[in-house]
Amino acid sequence: MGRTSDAKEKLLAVAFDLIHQHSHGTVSVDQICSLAGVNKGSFYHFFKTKTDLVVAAYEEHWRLKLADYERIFSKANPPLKRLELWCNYMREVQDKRRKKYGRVCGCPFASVGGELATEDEKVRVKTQGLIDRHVEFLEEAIRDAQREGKVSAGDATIKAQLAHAFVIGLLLRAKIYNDLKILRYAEKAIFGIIGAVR
Amino acid sequence: MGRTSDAKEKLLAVAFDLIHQHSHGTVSVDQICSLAGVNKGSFYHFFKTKTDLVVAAYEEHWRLKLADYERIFSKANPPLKRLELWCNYMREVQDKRRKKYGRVCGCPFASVGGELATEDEKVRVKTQGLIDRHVEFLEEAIRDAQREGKVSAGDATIKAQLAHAFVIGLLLRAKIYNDLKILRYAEKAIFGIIGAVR
DNA sequence: AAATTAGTTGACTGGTCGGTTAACTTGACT
DNA sequence: AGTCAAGTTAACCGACCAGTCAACTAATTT
Repeated sequence: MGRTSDAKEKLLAVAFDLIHQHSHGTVSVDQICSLAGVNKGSFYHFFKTKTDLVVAAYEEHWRLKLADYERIFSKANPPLKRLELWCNYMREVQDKRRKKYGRVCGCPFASVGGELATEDEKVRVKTQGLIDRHVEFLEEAIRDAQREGKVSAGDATIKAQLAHAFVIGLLLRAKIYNDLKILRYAEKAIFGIIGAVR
Repeated sequence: MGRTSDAKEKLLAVAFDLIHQHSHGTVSVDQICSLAGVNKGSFYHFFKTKTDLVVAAYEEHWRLKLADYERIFSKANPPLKRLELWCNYMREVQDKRRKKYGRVCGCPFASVGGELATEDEKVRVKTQGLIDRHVEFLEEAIRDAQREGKVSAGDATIKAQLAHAFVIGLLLRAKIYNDLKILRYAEKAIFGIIGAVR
């Protein structure tokens, strides 16, 4: 009942885009509203606070990416192949975004998490949860690789966390240097971190 | 001539502390001034803009840390030992800061760089330069290790960049999770990345 | 067609932002 | 002792911030 609207979806998409491209601190609710073509009153009809919008926008972004992850990390692919596909996917996504935004913007989750981890507990917890879901895909691949003898023994959870930390470090470096070249070495270095023996 | 003052030094120290603990976007010039016990007019007597203060504060912080780096990366230490000392140093520094600030705050350079890379070119360039100076120490250690056959052949510059990216990724993860445990694995993973053969 | 519900509008609030100004004080040097 | 550069003080600025509100409109249910 009542009238329907796509304002909420527009706000989620614009918020993600603007904050990823700039930063949480430099993007205002007014900017988000005006780019989304939505009045401020409507914004606060859908979201209690700016934080609520941010949390929802990043959750929604992950939801949209999930299908890609399920395809890449499908059990149909050999485990080390999944990691290779993931590295290629990451580079493609970054390259697309570089063209869209005019510069390298790094990992959206890690960016907002790093900016607000000490300031906004809701955002920190959400970022942590989203990273956990990323890491689970890596962990499964590593565990499967170990079963095949393609990765050395050792705690697969830790290996996955280290591999993921490495990637967000690479993406942060790429953002600061505004240069994606370093990503070329991601795959080989990840194999070094997890102890791949191929 | 004219009167002397330690206001500038106080502002540099307070700015670094506050921004590292919180973020650039959530720390105001007013806050920095009041914690430093300096009037706003004096602030703008010493610094043209907030950006200038930030750049100067991070340069000063690196200047203060330089002696530690020169000791750790001294040619007197075997090259792989330098990396081990560096990892221990990093954990000690992080542990001290966790006690001082009440939480894990990660790498100050990467934090401010990641927050402002897309927004403030002066800060981006400064962060990049400071990271370069870090990486140079790693690169020399890796090159020396290669000469001794302790690290596999391959571009030492790239290896150093990858190792450093890994560490800022670890520190970002530690910040988001507010947990330093992951740093326990830094050394071994770095050796995996650079191809140490000890 | 009336009632209900969902969404819209845009003006408004109080506070904070980075930055400015001009008068004033201090201390090192001649 | 007097000069003047260097540093201090606090009031002040317009812009912008996140968030509020009450009147309004439109679709759906009954």
